[in-house]
Parts: sequence; structure tokens; C-alpha cells
Amino acid sequence: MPTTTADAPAFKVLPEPSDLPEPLAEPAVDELRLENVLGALSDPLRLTIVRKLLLESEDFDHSCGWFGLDRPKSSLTHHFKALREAGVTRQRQYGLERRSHVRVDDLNARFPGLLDLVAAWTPPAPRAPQA
Amino acid sequence: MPTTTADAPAFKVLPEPSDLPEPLAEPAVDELRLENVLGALSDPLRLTIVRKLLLESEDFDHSCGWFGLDRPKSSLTHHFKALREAGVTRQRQYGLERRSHVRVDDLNARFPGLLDLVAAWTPPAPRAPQA
DNA sequence: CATGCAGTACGATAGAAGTCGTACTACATA
DNA sequence: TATGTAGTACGACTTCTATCGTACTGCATG
Repeated sequence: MPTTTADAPAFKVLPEPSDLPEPLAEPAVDELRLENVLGALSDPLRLTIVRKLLLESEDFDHSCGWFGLDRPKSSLTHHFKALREAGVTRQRQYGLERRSHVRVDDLNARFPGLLDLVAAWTPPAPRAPQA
Repeated sequence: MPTTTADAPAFKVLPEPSDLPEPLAEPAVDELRLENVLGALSDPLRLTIVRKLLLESEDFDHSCGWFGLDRPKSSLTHHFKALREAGVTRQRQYGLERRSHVRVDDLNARFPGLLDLVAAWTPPAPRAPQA
């Protein structure tokens, strides 16, 4: 049984220099529930968000705008909150922006392999190519 | 990239002796969608069903009654159908009974590691221990 | 043929979740 | 202070999902 990240795949793990803003309310590692995490990831838009964070993020967190999602702001708030409350992402307030990153260490510790599936995911065919 | 079961963990894989009843309608392997599978597994009752099939099933399929779930029959039909339509389980009609098993090979091929997470899942605390 | 059995189909209901407009807060800066 | 910006809060609406009662099908068997 793996203990923490020894066998985990190599997603970027963000450093936490201790002078960061406090994270917003989120479940602790031992409060993560598989059913909640899977529920949060069962939505294509949220899968897109997490996958993009895993594959394209730099060594810092990203604000909502970075994702380039074509949805009203209030919809995005809804989905980012769902991800954070399920424990998939962590959010911090940086002045105006609320930035997110994936809780890679925590998720690999509790659900090893899960993030690999998300990274390997491909979005559904965008739409029926018109008639 | 693994082709089929080479690196997959050792859940029981049911033999298919070719004189079995036809499976009920289900998505093909290449139609399996991560978001649908995760959605099907984001429910504690369905997680219970799949986990029990993974850990306790014999070399044959199991009818609904085998699970010992304390829910009305029509609720069980609903959940078994959800699992089958997401591609998590396969169901066959054996005379009176409709028996299920997990599509271990298919799921390991498409989403390696996912079933390990289900097998390692523990159900939520049953209920607030009385007042 | 009557009964029992395994399970489905249908339909009603209730709650959860997604979508989004509008109004709002908080900060930066000209 | 006025404007722009990033995002939240609230509320309305709609869609989806879970739950479950009732009625039904199909088979076995006395």
C-alpha cells in the first residue's frame, strides 16, 4: 500500500512558500470522499478545467479567466466551487483574483491513479457537425 | 500504452463460454465515456454494488437479490440500469433472473486503476449513531 | 390454472444540480 | 472619486436524478 506520493505520477506539485493567502474552505485530506470526487469529475466542463490545470498549468495558480471558458461568470463560480468543495482543487484569493490549482498530492495519496485518468481524458465530440 | 489486461490488477474476469444469453444493451468499449462512468460511480449505493461484485463475487454473475440491498425492487432496477448504461456492468437474462457482473477487462483497458479505487472504497459512516 | 417469484415499466413526487441574469463587493488606478 | 476588473451572492428557471408505489410480464411448479 503506497504511503503518499512515492509511486504517484509526475504532475506538477505547487510549492507552498508559507506566505500565501489562506486557502478557501475545503475538505481535509482524510475527509475526501471518493463518491464526491467522482461526482465533481463527472461533468465535462469540470473535467476540462481539471485536465487543463494538470497538463498546462505553470508553477503558479490560475485565475478563472485563464481557462478561456465561454460561459457566464456565475456559471464558472458554480463549477469552481463544486470542484473545491469536493476537494479536487484548492483556491486562494490573490487580491482581485481567486486562483485555483489541483490538490495533486492529496488526491494521489487518497485515490492513486485517478488524476491519470483525468489527464488522459478527451473531451466529447464538440457537436454534431452540421447537417 | 497497454493493450488490454497486461498490467491490469487481478480482479476476477468471468469466462464467456459462448452459450450465454446475449447481454442487454450496453455501450461498446470504445463508447465508454469517463464522465459517464464516474457519474455512475458517484453514488454510494452503486459504489456498494460494484465493490461487492469486485470483491465478493464468484465466477458467475449475480442476480439483484444476491446483494442483499434493503431497497424496493424498482429502485434497484433503476441503479442496475444506470450502471449498465454507463458501461460499468454487463447484464444477462437467465430465465427469471437478470444477472450482473463488472466489465473488468473493458474498464481496465479504458480506465486503468479506476476499479482499484472502487475496491478500496469504504462506505460512509452508516448514520449518526443515535442521539 | 392459481400461486409465487424476479424483475421491469410507468408514473408521481421531491430534491439536487446546471444555467444564467442581475446586482453587488473589493481592489486598482487614472 | 469615477471607472474598470475579478469574482461572488442571490434568485429564477429548468433539467436531471433518486425514490418508491403500483401494476405488469414471464417462468416455474403445485
